Amino acid sequence: MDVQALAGDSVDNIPGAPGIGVKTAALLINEYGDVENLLAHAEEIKQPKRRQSLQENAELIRLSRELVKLDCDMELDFTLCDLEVKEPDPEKLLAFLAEMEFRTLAKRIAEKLGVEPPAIPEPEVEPDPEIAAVPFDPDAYEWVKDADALQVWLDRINARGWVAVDTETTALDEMRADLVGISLAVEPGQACYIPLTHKASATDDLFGSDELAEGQMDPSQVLDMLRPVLEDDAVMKVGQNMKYDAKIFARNGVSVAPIDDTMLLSYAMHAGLHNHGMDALSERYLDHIPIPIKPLLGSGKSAITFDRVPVKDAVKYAAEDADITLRLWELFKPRLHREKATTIYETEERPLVPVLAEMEMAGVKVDREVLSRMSNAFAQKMAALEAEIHELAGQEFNIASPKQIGEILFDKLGVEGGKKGKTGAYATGADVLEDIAAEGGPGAELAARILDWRQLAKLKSTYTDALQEHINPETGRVHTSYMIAGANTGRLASTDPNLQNIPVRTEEGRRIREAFVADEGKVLVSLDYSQIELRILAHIADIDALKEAFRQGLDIHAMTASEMFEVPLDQMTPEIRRKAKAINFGVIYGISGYGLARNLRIPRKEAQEFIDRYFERFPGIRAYMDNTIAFAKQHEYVQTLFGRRIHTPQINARGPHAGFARRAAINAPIQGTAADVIRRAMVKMPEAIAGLPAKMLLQVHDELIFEVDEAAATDLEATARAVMEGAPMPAVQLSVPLTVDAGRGKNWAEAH
DNA sequence: GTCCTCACG
DNA sequence: ACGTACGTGAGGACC
Repeated sequence: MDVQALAGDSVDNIPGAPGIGVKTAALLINEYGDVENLLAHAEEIKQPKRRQSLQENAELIRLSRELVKLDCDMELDFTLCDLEVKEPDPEKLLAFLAEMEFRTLAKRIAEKLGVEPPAIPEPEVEPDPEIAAVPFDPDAYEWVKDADALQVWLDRINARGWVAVDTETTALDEMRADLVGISLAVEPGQACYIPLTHKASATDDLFGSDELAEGQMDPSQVLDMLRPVLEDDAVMKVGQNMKYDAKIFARNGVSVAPIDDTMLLSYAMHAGLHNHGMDALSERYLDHIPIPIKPLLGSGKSAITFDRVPVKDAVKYAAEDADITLRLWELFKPRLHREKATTIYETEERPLVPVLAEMEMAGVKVDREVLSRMSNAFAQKMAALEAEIHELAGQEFNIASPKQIGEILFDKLGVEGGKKGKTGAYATGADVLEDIAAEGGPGAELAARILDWRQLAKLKSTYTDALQEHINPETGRVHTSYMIAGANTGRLASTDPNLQNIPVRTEEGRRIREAFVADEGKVLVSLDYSQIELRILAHIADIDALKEAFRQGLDIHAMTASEMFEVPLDQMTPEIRRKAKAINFGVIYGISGYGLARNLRIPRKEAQEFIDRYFERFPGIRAYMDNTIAFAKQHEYVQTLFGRRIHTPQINARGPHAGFARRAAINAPIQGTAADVIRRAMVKMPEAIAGLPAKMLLQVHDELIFEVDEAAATDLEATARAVMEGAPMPAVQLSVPLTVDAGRGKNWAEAH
């Protein structure tokens, strides 16, 4: 994109045309390096309205950038974009910032503009004046160089009974990361950093020396000195994302307990309101933007690891993190109770940390040979398909490019019904290609082959190839990481790699699971909740027919179909059952006529009739939905059976956002309650299976996977099933039974 | 970096 | 008139 293009007659591809919006202006500034350079080029735009709006928005962004001095300018630019203002309107900006409770930013911008700062209501709980009163001073942090200095800190920690801890390492992957240094904080503003393995890197010899920097302590001496405190029941260890630090310490022979976690405190109280990373929390609650890590590490190819950061810089950065963590903890702890989040935090989030840490460190064995063989087979098939596809298309092109596929199908071959999205590109998703393939017209064969190719490309790049990269050379296993505070609903999210989306729905994809194997003499056991979300819906919405069906162990989709379409169960056809199943899921997702129609590929009118009939037969569902929306509108949150709150700040918004917010609000208590159930099962599991030669390895939302000695598999299965089925108790007595299906085998494909 | 696509529950 | 099924993460194209 450049200014010349913007100056052209066609405005079709310009976001925000005919004016030039904040977002486009931000992108252009990025493109042109800085505002001055862009404005110089903007003169060339002939169309006055577009020229003027670009100039104004660029000015607005410049003003904002000057005011906040953010390292990451684009972040602010896009904050401005959220305003969706086409004209720079300081009033709207300030109102938005007020709504988002960006106090400092709003105040500074108001000052600069010479207007009254907007009135922003203070948070429910006043920040502790002592915490707020202590300024952040990077020069006040102590560089701990010897045992005497460290002992002073240990004495202070023991006297206090708590300490904020943060580790600095060489990598984000805890299983490959080496410990570089440790920071501690005991009071706001009072923090230290203990450097351990920083390299002595002269500026002109950045990567040359492996010599250690001066003024550091011996790692094992420090760990030996810290161990009594880190393992002391009477000393609370506070961290931000403690699972990370706990794993680092565990790999260094120290088991940290008890722990508190500021990220999880924030998540328990405020899921759905904002994210829970330290930078966001610090800015929000402490009015302080932490020292960014980027300038210290660099980025891209020239990025360095933390052990190459000069110690004097590391002290300021690392100690500040511990300082911030401690301040956040002192703010959050008393607030937890008022936000009614104590139970969720204490029974689910906090106890989950050591459980997940164990699972992640255990990892799952993956057979590289199996993946490698499959990868080669996929490559061969793809090559054959590629030739076929180019032949059908009459030209060579990049099959991985949706844009090129769209042009060939719709422009070159003249397939009807091509739809362009908001970026002006044809949609070529699987649903579109499936329709074209089914039509049998021009391009049908091509679309079908592209679908085949895409499936293989996905399996190869995301699974057979990428998974091999994740096999830890030391353990021969794959160690995923679970984000506890990732999903608003209470679900976990698996990353690096994501082991919660390993293929299963197609035969070809399912074979990837053959590469996930049990160690010698062991088997994998998989246990999954049957229909947990529908059971929870039946309970929450109190639907007698559904509850009774679950109690009798009936086929719930067939039962729904029978009820809705008045077909006796013994005359049920797969087609009718399929429709009922889609409706059942639709209900969980906050059904809409449009969505159901798209899913079932039926006319919208018909879909709406299904929904109407469903509500007629199950009026309790309608009531649940209405009540949930009403509750959400009043409180701006919804909650699960266990009291987990999921905030829904958009629920009272108008416009297209409203629909999303409503459906999410309907779904959240159901999905969230299911998430609570399995979280509770996971928390109880270690003690229950302690006597068995078994390890819990993976969680996939409604499924737990264990690795167990062959001889103990039956025991493990019974024990784990009992824990899972009884997980809601005693907090919640469900009016439907939870049932758990189990399987076992030498690999995940067999076990599932 | 963003968009599109697609894998899972 | 318009266009949404809920919740996620990752890879590749493209700018």
